[in-house]
Amino acid sequence: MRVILHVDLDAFFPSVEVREHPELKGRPVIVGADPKGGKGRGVVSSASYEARKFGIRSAMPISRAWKLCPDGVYLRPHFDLYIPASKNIMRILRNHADRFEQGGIDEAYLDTSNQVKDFDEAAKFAGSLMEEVLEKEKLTCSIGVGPNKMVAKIASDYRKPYGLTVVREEEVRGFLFPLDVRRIPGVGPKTERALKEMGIKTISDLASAKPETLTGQFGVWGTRLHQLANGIDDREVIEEYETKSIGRDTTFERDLDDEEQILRVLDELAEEVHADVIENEFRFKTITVRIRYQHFDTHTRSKSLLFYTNDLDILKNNSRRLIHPFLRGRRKVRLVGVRVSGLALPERSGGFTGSI
DNA sequence: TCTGGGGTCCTAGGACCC
DNA sequence: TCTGGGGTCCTAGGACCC
Repeated sequence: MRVILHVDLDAFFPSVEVREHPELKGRPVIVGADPKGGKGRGVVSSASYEARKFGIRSAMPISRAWKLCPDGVYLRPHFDLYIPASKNIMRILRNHADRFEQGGIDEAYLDTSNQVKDFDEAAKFAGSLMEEVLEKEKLTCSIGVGPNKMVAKIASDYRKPYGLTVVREEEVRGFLFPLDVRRIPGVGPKTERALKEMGIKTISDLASAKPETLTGQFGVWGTRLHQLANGIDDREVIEEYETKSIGRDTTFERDLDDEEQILRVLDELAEEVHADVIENEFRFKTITVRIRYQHFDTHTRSKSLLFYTNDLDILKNNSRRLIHPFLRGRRKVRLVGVRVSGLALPERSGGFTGSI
């Protein structure tokens, strides 16, 4: 039987800010876009627990957060602080696991099946990890322990902050069934609404739904949903090394209709993507541009080259060419972006590459 | 209320190849 | 007049996650 841990750092960005600026302790700290007195365009990246008391949540428009809590401490993200903190913590966690999988800047899975003999031992182990992270990095995390990744993940979110939740094999259904379907990773607003229309609200409802009905509605995802609701998840904990794509996009402060101005920004984004490509010694094959108009309708256009390259001019010229048809109508543009994919390292690109 | 920026994965049609 | 079956790549869009 497997013993999987999911470690989730508590309100990571605000917690790092408070660690660096202790005078902020106890205050509602909101990391995200500039609220600009309620006129800001971005969203909340992460809110401290004090800020959450005002109803502020991740991904909420920053303008709405401002209305809920005008006296909060609003900060722009400082990745130069978060990335080292994350790396230090991930190193600690990796050292304690047979198998380790980072799931973002602030969370990770550990397979500890070979290190503990049962869930009681796993609970002690998880507790000592929480202490070690707190002692060495002065940050709290919450941990979920379960027989698979999904249960561990839902459990890590069950008691926060600095919470430990252990769900034994025989407790899985009792733990999952009362919860809302939205707690299942992969069920977002769309799936939630579709399920609600089928009369399915809790994981219990989902678990007892006919698999054929779910498959009919959602395809293979429906089959998967039924398994997850019944606590079945065979995914392994595996560290992934491969980057699949590199991109940059930006939302303008004001929607733009000036073609020259938009193309200048597109060039800058291409330069940033290119710098990232060079730094990682990648070559790329596919270029994708993205455009979002004033009212949020979004389009992508992509082009796969006949060769791998790392050439900036090729990237810029293709990006301009791909976006060009979208700028003819003089519609107001909210966002543009550039992304490269089909990445290869030089020695694996088959010796058939573009210039440089 | 009005929606960031970094990504991953999936689907589906069409081209193309054997 | 009726037109396979499998596999892979390309392209566009969409859902979702942190």
